Amino acid sequence: MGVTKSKPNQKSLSYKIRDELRNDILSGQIVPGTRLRQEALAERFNASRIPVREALRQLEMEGLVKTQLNRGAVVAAPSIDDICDLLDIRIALECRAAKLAVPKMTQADIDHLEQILEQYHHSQTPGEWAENNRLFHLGLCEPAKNKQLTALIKLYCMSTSSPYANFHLDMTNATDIKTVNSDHLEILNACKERDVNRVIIVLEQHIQSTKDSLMHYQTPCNKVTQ
Amino acid sequence: MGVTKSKPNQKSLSYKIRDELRNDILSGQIVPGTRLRQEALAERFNASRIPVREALRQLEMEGLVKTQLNRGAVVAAPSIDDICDLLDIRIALECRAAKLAVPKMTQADIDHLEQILEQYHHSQTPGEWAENNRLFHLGLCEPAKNKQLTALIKLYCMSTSSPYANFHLDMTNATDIKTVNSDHLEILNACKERDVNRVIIVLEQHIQSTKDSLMHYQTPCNKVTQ
DNA sequence: TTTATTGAAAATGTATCAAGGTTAATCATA
DNA sequence: TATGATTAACCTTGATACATTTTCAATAAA
Repeated sequence: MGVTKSKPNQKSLSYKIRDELRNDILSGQIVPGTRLRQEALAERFNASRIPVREALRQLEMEGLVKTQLNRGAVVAAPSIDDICDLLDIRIALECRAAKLAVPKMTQADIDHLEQILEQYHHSQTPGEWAENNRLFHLGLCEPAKNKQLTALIKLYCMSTSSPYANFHLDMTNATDIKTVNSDHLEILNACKERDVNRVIIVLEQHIQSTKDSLMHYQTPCNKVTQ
Repeated sequence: MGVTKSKPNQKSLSYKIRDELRNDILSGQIVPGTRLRQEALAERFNASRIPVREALRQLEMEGLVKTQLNRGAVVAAPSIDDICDLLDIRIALECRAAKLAVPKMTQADIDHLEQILEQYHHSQTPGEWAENNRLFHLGLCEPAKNKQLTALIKLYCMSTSSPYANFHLDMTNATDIKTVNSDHLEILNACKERDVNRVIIVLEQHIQSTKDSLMHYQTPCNKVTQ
């Protein structure tokens, strides 16, 4: 009778530390270049150094943290070129996912996307904008039902559209919200018509335009923090 | 006067353990499903459990190891569907990389690819075949000069064309070496002519054909090795 | 045969220690 | 004042020992 598996989705300490740290990095609360000292983190999370070190290794694999031997971990400070490279990865992953997803989309998937665009329309803060943008791109790719692909897209969506990625520059200028919105609308319409090719073309141009904007901002803002 | 930075490219113990373990997993020396006990690994590498645990976390992020709370780490046992999902990721990444790479290819890059095909032609063992296959796909993508993209491709090339991925089935049957060779030749010729579209089309079909072969082998071999 | 019980094995995490390498501050020198 | 060497504090890396908890497998009971 006793429920033996009472806590199936329990998480290891290193996951909790990793997730909280990732959130702090992406939200900009811990700025790029910041040193991440094991002792300090251990104290903050009321943990020993072992789970802290595991969390740092995981964040290193995600690219959010850089480590050097005997010099420890530092929040990664991606250059504009690095962000552009990440955006190319996003183009690769999201276009493939969309290609697989569009034919599989249910009415519920379409409705979901429509709802996100509605929320996007009413967004006020950059935070809301970024979150709804992320949700739209995810909603577009998730019907492909490729979990590993979705996980990668989730990671790269976050790290390219968060305050973390826009540390050097004023992203509100770099991206025109109106254009983004009309792009999303065009993608959604193409989804409704099951026009895979148009979805892909617009999606690629959509992300490419962010790359182009970044390139323009490359010259003026070359100040490296730290 | 002394050279202060005498060892710039020295590696942490966890990296060495990770790399050696990864090699063992991909080469099939440690088969999927095998439990990876911390103590045993620590003993094998003459290390303590700390770097072992870090190595396992890194391999977990790469997808080669699965962990469950209080149950430890196990070599991942990807299903055929999982491998197909990985191959879709490869199509995404490699086609994008090729699109960026072809216009940037130097004569040296072309020569390098030609040389790999030559070696491929003379390969005898499945190991040589796999290695040259990997080198060709990497050589095709590297001129894109996107380090993060190349790193991802390297990872997924390895994990989909190694004995690890072909654990359930007899891959020598699933993939026709001759077809692979002619595909590669066609891709190389398209590169020479700077015909990006043809490169992409053939490359996608080339990887897709592996997916198709896998699908055929899905029914007969459903034996899960714990 | 099924269900409990129980004990060994293993994972998770803490605390402490030692041996290096880095970093920064101090001090001496040109 | 600037430059360069020395030193000391700090931090990382790693080892070791220990406690707690969960799994897992073998045994005993219904």
